[in-house]
Formats: sequence, structure tokens, C-alpha cells
Amino acid sequence: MTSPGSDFLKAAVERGFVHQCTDEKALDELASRGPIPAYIGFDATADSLHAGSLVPIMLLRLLQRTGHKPIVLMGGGTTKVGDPSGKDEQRQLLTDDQIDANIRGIRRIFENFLVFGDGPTDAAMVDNAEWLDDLQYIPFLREYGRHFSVNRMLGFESVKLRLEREHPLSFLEFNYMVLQAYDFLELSRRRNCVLQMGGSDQWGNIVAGIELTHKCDHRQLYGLTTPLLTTSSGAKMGKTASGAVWLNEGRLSAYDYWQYWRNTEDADVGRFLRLFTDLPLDEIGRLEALGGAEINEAKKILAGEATKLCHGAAAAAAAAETARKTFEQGVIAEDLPAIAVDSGELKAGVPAYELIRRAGLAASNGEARRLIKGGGARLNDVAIGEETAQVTSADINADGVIKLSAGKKRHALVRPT
RNA sequence: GGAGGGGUGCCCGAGUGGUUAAAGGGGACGGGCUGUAAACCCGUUGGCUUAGCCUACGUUGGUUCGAAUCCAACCCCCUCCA
Repeated sequence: MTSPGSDFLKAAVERGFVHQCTDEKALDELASRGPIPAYIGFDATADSLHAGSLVPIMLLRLLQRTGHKPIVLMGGGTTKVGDPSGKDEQRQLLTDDQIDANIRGIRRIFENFLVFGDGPTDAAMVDNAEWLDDLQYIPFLREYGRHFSVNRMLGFESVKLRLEREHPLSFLEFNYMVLQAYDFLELSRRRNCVLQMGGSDQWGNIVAGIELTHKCDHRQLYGLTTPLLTTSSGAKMGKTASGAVWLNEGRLSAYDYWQYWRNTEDADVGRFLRLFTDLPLDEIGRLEALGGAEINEAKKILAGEATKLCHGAAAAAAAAETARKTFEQGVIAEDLPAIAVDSGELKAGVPAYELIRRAGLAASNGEARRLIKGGGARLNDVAIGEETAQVTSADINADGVIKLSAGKKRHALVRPT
């Protein structure tokens, strides 16, 4: 490809956001003429998003920073259908109330990454329930359904996966693609939106929308997908010991979020800095060139910048400080995750495995027992030898707390009350 | 509607009457080595009040001293035929 002329596409390519584009040249030209509205759709299946959605989120942020209008499309309507892409199983259907609550939670996340408002480059959030909820079945089929070829749809990746793996694909889900295609048409009509972006698994759905709009309105739209992000060793992004890497404080603390980025593999540091921070490219180039143990400095910067975007500068600084104390000085930091335990209960003695479970360091007592047996559990930094060891008030340290650890990185405090 | 194949733990996938909480692989977690990295080596991987008990191989019943394994009915998926 020749070097793009528009700020947006140039930055998107250089920072590694582009996997495929329907017509890079034409899109580049369009983007260099003035602000273009572009959207990415998000499902409302949970009240938060996780790190897997971060690439699209950062792409919208980049779009805004380079002078264009990001549109966040909430799938309030399509979530009632369920995207079969990448899913073996049919999704559980959510109620309207759940979906509304989820959209509210997700909006709070976007407010950290984008500037919302009414200006030409201000972000907007739209819910496709606005037009999908009131669709009339027969008129819709007659006007739009006739443009879709089932023959072609059967060939799409999202459908093929289910068919090949012999998993059920309901007609309901089969329609997801049709509705997403229709979304693009609606957004081009209502908001003059010309570009849909999304993960590489969305390619088929995006192209379907472009084709539909072309057939209905004779209007040329564009699509751009981001690469599926895996770590250098091939693992999917966004998972951690205690589950997914969520983007809201309630589900994953800013400290754990910081830790997630701090533990990035060496080989991924440059790539992640480009994708998940706003740092200029020449500085990133300098950071990723650091060799040996020095690359840890780059990881701290990555963690700091990424956490700043998601949780704010104060939380990022606090997380960095907690990490410094915990790892570099071995001191107990105040804001490690903590649980409160009744001091009377402590006086009587509580099995260590139970406290480990309650502190969220293990999912069950059995898992905690195994952790102890395997030598991975520590009480105030001393390995717990006995599987049935009791923790009592005698274990409260000078700071008035008890420190529990699972492995070297996961710590929690027990505060007597 | 007819014929055949199939539904196993987080995922894939073995297992056709007992020694099966279920081979093997993946993933995950822990230990070792390191740099809070990767690679590599080792261990663990249903729950509980853990030398014991409980729950589990689509669902519900049945045969048997004993069932993931045999039988029946039902549910779901796949393939071919109508």
C-alpha cells in the first residue's frame, strides 16, 4: 500500500489498527477532505467491556484525535438477537432491563476514552433499538430481505463455524447479519456515517452493510477491520487469573488493570504501546528498543498510560505506587484488594484456605487447599505449610492487617473489624 | 415422515459393565529458572466440614452386587432419503 495522506488512516496503519479495508485509497481521500462520521458497534451483553474491545475503542479514540466523528453504536436491538460470530453456543437472551443497564455501564467506559457532545467531531452514542425495535416484519423482508442471498450468507465465517462444528444456529441468530447490515444503512441515512469499523471477525457483517446500502441508496460506504489481537505466544488477549480484564473499576480494580499491562510479554510491548497509548511513535520506538531487563521500564509506562486512559491519572499513579511498594520494596501497600473479617471470628481461628477463598484468590476452598499444598500460598509472605492451617489474630502484623498471597503476584489483605 | 450417526469435565477428545473423578492434548493456576517477561522443566486442575462423603458423562426411568458404558422413553444436533 502507498502511504496514506489522511492523518487518520496514516496513524491507524502506522499504529497497527488496520487488518483489512474495503477501499483504502478512496477512504483515505475522503478522510483527508474533512471530518467523517464512522462507527463501531458494541453488544450490550454485559455491563462492562473487557480488554478484547480495547482495540476498537482505541481506534475510535484515534479517529476523534485525528479530527473525525466517532459514533458508538450500542446493540440494544441486536443484542436481543445475539451475534453468532465466534460463538459455539447460542447466547442466553437478555431482558430489556438488563440490556438498558448494560448500556448505561458501557457508556461510562466510553466517557473515559471519547469526548461526547454535539460538535462536528464530538462523539455520539446511538442505540440500534431505536430503529430495530419497531421494524415491521413483512415490509422489512420486502424492502431489504430481498437483497440478501442465503447462498452467500452460508459461506460467511460466522455461520460456517457453527455449521462445521455441528452446533446449532437458530434462524434468530442467522438474522444477526441482516440486522447489522441494516444498521449501517440506517446510520448512513441518519448520521451520514460512511465508515464502519470492527474486529476482523466482523468483516462479513460490515461488507453486508456496504452492499445493502449500495443496492438501496446507491451510496458508497467503507469498512475497516482491526487485527484479532493475541499475545506473541498466541494466547487470546484479555484474560487473567481471576477472569476477563474488565474495563470498569467495579469488575476489575485499577491496580489489577495496571498489573495486567505490566505483565505484557517483551515481544508485545511496542505493539501494545502503539495500540493502547497516545504516546507519539518516535517515543514508542525508543521504548521498545530497550533491551534486557530495561524493557521493564517500557512496561511500566505502558501500564501507566493504559490505566490513565481507562481509570484516570490518579488511579494510575496509585496503582504504580502500590506495585512499587509491593514488588520493589516488599512492603505491604495500603490499597491492595482487601476483605474485612470479624475480629471475633479471627480470634477463634479461621482456616487459611477459607480466607484465601474469601479474599478472591481462589474460586473454591478446594482450589485454595491445592494452592497451599502446591506451596503457592503465603501468609504474611511466609509459605503456609499445613493445608489445614488456621489463621488467628496472632497473625495480624504490625500494620494491623494480614497479608495473603497466591503466587508471587496476587495479594490481598485481611482487615479485622 | 423414513434410515443412519452423535450428545463426555473450561475447550477439544478417548473411553462400550467394575482397578473411572473419567486417558491424551489445549487452556488455566502453582513451583523452579528469570527481569512481576518469553521459552523450558516439574506439579495441580468437580465440590465439601478432605485418610471420608457428595455430585458428575443430554434428560428421565430401568437391568445389575456394580453403568459414562446395557435397555426404554424423551430432548437436541448432524448426514442421506421423502
